[in-house]
Parts: sequence; C-alpha cells; structure tokens
Amino acid sequence: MAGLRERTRRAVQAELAAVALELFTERGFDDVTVDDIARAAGVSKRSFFRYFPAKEDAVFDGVRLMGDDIAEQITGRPAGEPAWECLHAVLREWVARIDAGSRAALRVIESTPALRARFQQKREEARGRIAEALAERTGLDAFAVDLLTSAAATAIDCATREWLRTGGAEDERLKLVDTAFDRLRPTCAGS
Amino acid sequence: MAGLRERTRRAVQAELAAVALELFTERGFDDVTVDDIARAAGVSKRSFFRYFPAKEDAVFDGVRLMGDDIAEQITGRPAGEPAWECLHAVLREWVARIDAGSRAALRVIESTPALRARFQQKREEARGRIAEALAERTGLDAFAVDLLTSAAATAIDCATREWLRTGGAEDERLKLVDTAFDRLRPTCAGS
DNA sequence: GCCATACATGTCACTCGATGCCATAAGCGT
DNA sequence: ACGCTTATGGCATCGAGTGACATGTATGGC
Repeated sequence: MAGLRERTRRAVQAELAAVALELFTERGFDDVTVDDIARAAGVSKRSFFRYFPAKEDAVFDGVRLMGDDIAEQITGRPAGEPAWECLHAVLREWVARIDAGSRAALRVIESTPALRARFQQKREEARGRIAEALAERTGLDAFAVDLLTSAAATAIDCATREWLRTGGAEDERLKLVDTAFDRLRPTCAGS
Repeated sequence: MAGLRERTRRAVQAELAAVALELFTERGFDDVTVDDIARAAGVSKRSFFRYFPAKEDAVFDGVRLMGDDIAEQITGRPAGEPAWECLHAVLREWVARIDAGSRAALRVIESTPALRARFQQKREEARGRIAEALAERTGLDAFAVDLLTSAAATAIDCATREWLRTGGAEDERLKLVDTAFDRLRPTCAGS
C-alpha cells in the first residue's frame, strides 16, 4: 500500500504547486521568488527544492503528463485503424479533457517565455514516446512515425492558435482540431 | 557611414561570441562561466552583459537571423507560385546554406537542453514573421498561413532528424527535405 | 587645440535560483 | 525502546543577472 511517507510527500508537493500557481497567477512568474512560495506554504526555501528540481517545475506539476498517457491509449486502439486516424482520435479526446486546473497553469505558461520554451521541450519528449508507441503498433519506420506525430502536434498547435485568434468559444475548439487534422494529413505511408 | 563606435562594438561582440563558442565547444555550455568568457576575451563580466542580454545569446550570435532574411526572400518569389512550393524553395535553399560557423553553434545548442528550448522559441518567432510575409503575398487568411508555415517547419525538423538517424551524409540532406515537403503538403487552400 | 558631452568600461554590491553540507527532529521496522 | 532511514531547516556557496557609481575616452562644436 501507499505508506504514510509517500502520501504526505504527495500532499506537500500538491500544496506547494497550488500555492505557487496562485502566486504566479496573481503577480506573474518572474515576480514571485521561491522564498515567497516556500514561506506561503510554510516550508523553507531549501525544502521547496527537495520537492521540485526547479521553480519552473512547480507550474508543470498541474499539467497532465501527456506522454505515457497518450502512448498508452495509442496502443489500445482498434487493430486495423490507420495511423493518422488513430492520432486524430486520441488527441481529439485529449484536447476535450483539459480540466480547469490545467487551464490556470497553461495561462501562466503562456504568459512567460521561459516557461513556454520548457513546455515545448517537454512536449517534444512526449512526442518521442508517442512516436515509439505508434511505430510498435503500425510497424512503420522511424521517419514515417516522426512525420505523423510531428504533423499531429502541428495540427493541435495551429488549431489552438486559430482558436485563440477567433475568440476562444469552447465548442469551436474541437471543430478546429478536426479541420487542422484534415488539412495536415501526411500523404503516402500509413495514412 | 558606420561610425567607429559602432564598428568597435560589433568587433568586440563578435570576439566575445567567438571566444564563448570555443569554450562551450571545449567544455560544454554549463561548465563555462560568464567570468571565464569575459576573462578570456579581456573584459569584465559586467561588460559581457552589456553586449549580450544573457549568456545564451552569445551562442545565438553565430546563427543566422533566420526570420527577416527568409521573410524577405518569400516576398521576392515569382508572383503565381503556390504557397507550399514557395516555402519549399526558400527553405530548401536556406538549408543548403548552413555555413561552418553556424555548424559549431548548432552543435552546442543541440547538446544543451536549455539552449534547445530557447532556440525553438526563437524559431517560432521567426515563423511568425514568415507567416506574415506569406499572408501578404498570397492573400491567404491567418489560419492557412499558420498551417503552411508550421507544416514547413515540421518538414525541416523531421528531415533533419531522419538525416541524423541515417548517418548524416551531406548530399542526402536536401533529398530528405524534399521528401518531407512532399509528404507534409497541406491540402485545400493555397496549395 | 579646447572643452562639454556622450559613451564605454570596471568595480562593487546586491538579488535570486540552485546546490552541498551538517545538525536535528521525526517516522519506521524490529 | 532501539537503531535506521528520511525529512527538514539553516548556513554557506556558486553562478546568472542588474543597478549604481566612478573613471576614462572618443566625439562634436567652437
């Protein structure tokens, strides 16, 4: 079972992330020091760094770990499904499930260049894992799954940006994702 | 004409960037302090930051400013050319012209996560400017040029990764770029 | 050539993120 | 209750980055 140790650790970590997110939302990422967060949560600055390797990671704690989650769903899709439809279906559902907690974190990330950069980087790692899962499922070569997963990521990005440009109505979002996936479908192999 | 002031400034900046690149290549980005660079170039740490806003920027100085350069070439393409072919032609040529100086800088960037993240970010800004130029030239809407330029960036990325995976022979590179552009061509609008 | 001005540089001091070390307190299994 | 692991706080330190101040040096007007 989950020992007390592990549970309290999780609780403190979540508390720190929550406090941090609140302060970041209020004053902006750069205008909040680690000391501020630690004091507000009732621990020392030193302890903060025992829960998060860096200040930035307190923000990413609130965002779903996309990689393994999605890779797992990929492997669970119906056998005959073409790769592009598979990615479309899984990612479409993933977009549909962005909870309110993640929303606040994403807003902070969006408004801080340094965080945006790191976020992209983490997403790129996730894409790598997804590409692996897709390769295993479909038997396509590395180049093909790279093209497919990269195109899928691009589709989500473009859809999101267009969504923001056009106001951001909730029911428009999935339609834009569908449109982007439709227009960006890679040709030839495994389509 | 270019005053003496401006010229010496440029010279010192280039010298700092060169010294920095050398040290980074030798010992890795993280194992070189700004003090090291400054001393090696014969200036104070404070002066280093008068030439570069951050340590990272000493690396990016060696890489061509892609944005405006490419955007300019976009606007100079033959009038009737479809958007995708236009991007393909301009970026193909850009890939072909990566000089040896940039090569060293790119290697340092590639081997340092923090630099990779910032590099992606700068490239995203460049993509924005290119998208603007493309919109002006073709009259396409923001969503369409976003899809096109993002897909083009994806094509370059995938081609580069495949190129690295398969050994990195110089004459293979452009062929992979062509293949990636071929497979990732967005459908419908302005193709 | 002389002088006032703008600009470049160096030094010092400081903030903040991040890490190592050590002493201490709290939990854990036996 | 006894050792053992683990969490914590405090302290010192490093490195990136910034602000303030003083000094030197090129520039432009006379």
